[in-house]
Amino acid sequence: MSTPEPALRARILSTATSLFIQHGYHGLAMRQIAEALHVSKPALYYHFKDKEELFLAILTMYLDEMEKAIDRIMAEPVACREKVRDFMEYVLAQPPDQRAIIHLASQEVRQLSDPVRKSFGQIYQKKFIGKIEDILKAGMQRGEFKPIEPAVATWTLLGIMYPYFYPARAGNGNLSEETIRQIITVYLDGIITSSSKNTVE
Amino acid sequence: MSTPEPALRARILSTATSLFIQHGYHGLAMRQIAEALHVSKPALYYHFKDKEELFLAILTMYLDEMEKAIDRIMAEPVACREKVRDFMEYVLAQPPDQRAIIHLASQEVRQLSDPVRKSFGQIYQKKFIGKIEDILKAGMQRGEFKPIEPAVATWTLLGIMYPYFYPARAGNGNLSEETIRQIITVYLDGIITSSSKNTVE
DNA sequence: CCTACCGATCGGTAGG
DNA sequence: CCTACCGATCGGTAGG
Repeated sequence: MSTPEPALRARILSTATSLFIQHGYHGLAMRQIAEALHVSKPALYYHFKDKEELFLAILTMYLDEMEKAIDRIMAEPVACREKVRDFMEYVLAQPPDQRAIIHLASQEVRQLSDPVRKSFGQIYQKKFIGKIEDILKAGMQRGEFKPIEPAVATWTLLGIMYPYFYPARAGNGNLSEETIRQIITVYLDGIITSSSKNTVE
Repeated sequence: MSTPEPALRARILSTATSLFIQHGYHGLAMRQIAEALHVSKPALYYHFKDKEELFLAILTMYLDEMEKAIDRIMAEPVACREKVRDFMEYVLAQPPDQRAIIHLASQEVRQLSDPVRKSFGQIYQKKFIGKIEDILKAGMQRGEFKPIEPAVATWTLLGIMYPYFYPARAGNGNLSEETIRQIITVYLDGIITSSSKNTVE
């Protein structure tokens, strides 16, 4: 009896991801994860030291994927504007649960203990935020983008996609190509029509 | 002894707002609120039926202020583009704790009980989201804004400000006029330079 | 016998 | 990797 199940770790990560997305960090009990998997609570603690470590494993795993995608996009021999487009398309075309992990990472980090939060924050900055900012800064230097504060350029870029990182809002399933195109257009070109622009200021 | 304190209700609301912003709904215990105010926990329950009602009172109070501001902006005899500008300026120029309530309202609503969440969601839609969408739709009809899905126009507008709704990120104190101007510019005109636009597609 | 509260503790549940 | 539990703390309420 008590046969170890190596695949259980992966199943825990997968199920816990969905559940954390639905309920948030404090809104989800370890017991709920155990019940959803039909395993005991101690089975969870066999694979993960505590709730924090399980949560962090989810975020770290996703962050590593994201870093690879960004590095690939940064290496493309195209204009910065195209890199931003590719990045936004990559993120928005992901399945809802994947997008929701970004939401999770940025929202529930507050609930973690101080040292864990700080170390994750640094990795998050290095593997994700910093690289986006680098692309935007390069675009400004090349005259492709307006010369604004790099931090503002970065946070408005991420912010514009934020509503689509939520789990289960109306129309937050898989996004249509047209919707993705429109979101990208707002960031790159703004919502004002070009004809309207000439009539003012 | 046991003198009633009518002002206590307002003090609870004020203190609980800051604490909910810092810790989230489940991250904050009623006891913490009581301790911060140097009153007993039952004193809290005298003024509010339960934690949910207290939380809801905070959100509702803010939502009513927001509705007034939006109605005032909608009534201005100016172009829709100027209304959007005024709305964004109004929101972004608020003190950090006020902005953070929007964050609270959209993030922690999940933690509420089903009936409460549904009824609040309707009010939120009616007093806030729906009115923003109306301004944007009117702008599209007048040819000021690009003809995109109204929901996309609305969520990208709110999304672009989202990073500035967080409590205590670096540089999320009072925003400078220049920063506010840049954020508004990204939404209205996009990040791409006009000169760069002509060189592609 | 009301109000506006307090000290103490309730039944349940959190992480471990 | 299960059953059986723990110290503590949660939201909420008793009597006075």
